[in-house]
Amino acid sequence: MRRSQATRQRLQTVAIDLFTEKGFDHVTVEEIAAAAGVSHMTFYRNFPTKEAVVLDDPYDPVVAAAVTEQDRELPALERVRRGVLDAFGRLQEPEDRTVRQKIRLASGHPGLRARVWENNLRTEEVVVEALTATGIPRLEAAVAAGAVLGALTAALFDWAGDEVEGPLGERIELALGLLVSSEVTGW
Amino acid sequence: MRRSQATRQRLQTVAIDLFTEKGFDHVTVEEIAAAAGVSHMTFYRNFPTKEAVVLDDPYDPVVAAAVTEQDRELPALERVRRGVLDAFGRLQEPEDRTVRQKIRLASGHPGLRARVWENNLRTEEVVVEALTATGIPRLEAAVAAGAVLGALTAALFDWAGDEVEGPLGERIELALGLLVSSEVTGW
DNA sequence: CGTCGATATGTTAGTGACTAACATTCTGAC
DNA sequence: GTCAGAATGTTAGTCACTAACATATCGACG
Repeated sequence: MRRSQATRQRLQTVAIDLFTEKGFDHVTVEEIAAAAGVSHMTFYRNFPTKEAVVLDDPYDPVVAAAVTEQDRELPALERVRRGVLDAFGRLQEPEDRTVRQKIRLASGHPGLRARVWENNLRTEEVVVEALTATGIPRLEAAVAAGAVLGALTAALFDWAGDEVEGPLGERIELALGLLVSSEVTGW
Repeated sequence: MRRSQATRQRLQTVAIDLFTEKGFDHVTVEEIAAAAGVSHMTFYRNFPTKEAVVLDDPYDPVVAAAVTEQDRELPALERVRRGVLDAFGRLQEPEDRTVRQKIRLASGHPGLRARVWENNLRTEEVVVEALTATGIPRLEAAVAAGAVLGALTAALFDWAGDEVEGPLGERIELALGLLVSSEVTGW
């Protein structure tokens, strides 16, 4: 079981490098597996699809949990906003390079982009559940979750783009800060 | 060319019926083609992918155009909102049954749902372009487009669900109306 | 009518993602 | 050292999708 973790890590690193070099569509699973020294079946036992290698992120459940933990006196939007910030502060991944590579790949490929939204939708559902459980109307919860996650995704894609300076964490704080100010000014 | 239009229509009707009956994943393209009395190549000449049969909707470009036509004095959100309403009022499709079938299929299947978001993203981009061209800041434009399109999609999926009464148009007006009131009340 | 060019369709053969079933090796606990 | 279970490999298959080339259909035009 220790062994499989190493294999999984190797597969992911190799895959992302190949995708970055040759483009997602021009790398076969067979190729990835060979480069990692395993068969294609081992690839599929570690990742359900070729896309999953890029999209695998542990953020979603953590975000939902962090939102749940916020002060219940706060308005919905603010709870989601702080939850997201807490979550990212909590598991700040050290390897900025890989993260940026992944986000860049995802933002530049239609199929991958579509999956990102699919992931967002799932997070949104969990967040909405968490909010409505404390008495917030469903529509308000949905709008809050949608707005914050939308802004977050925009920030991620933006950060992955050409030479945006500064670490990811800062960028996220900035984007979510803008969300608040645009609310205050009545848009 | 008259002929191909009929073939395309037949393929779509047959496909959606089969999907509804057996589930998207349990219908092969070969099967659809056979049921429509053509070969699988004719299918792919009419639709780029299997998913496209369900997702094919002419709304996106029309929405962008309608937003462009709105009064430039209005705030961004209101322009997008009215644009969407105008667009749907303009090309109200008569065949409610097929529309509902399509939306229901899309909302109930992960891969299709992902594509819906992908479509939304494209519409969003065009709308944002239209708004920024009249001097609205990019972020504000993005938020307005994202919020309205998000609400619209939610309304569509909701309407497709179990026995929601009333026609689609009403449902959309209701959802977008809620968007305005939640803005006015400051959430 | 007959020819001809464009459009619509078919056939065949292939690639590549993904799955199922079964065989093999490897690792850790006893 | 043995043995169960985890990790991996092999093989064969399905299905979405593409390329290349062949055929058919239809409308104009002489």
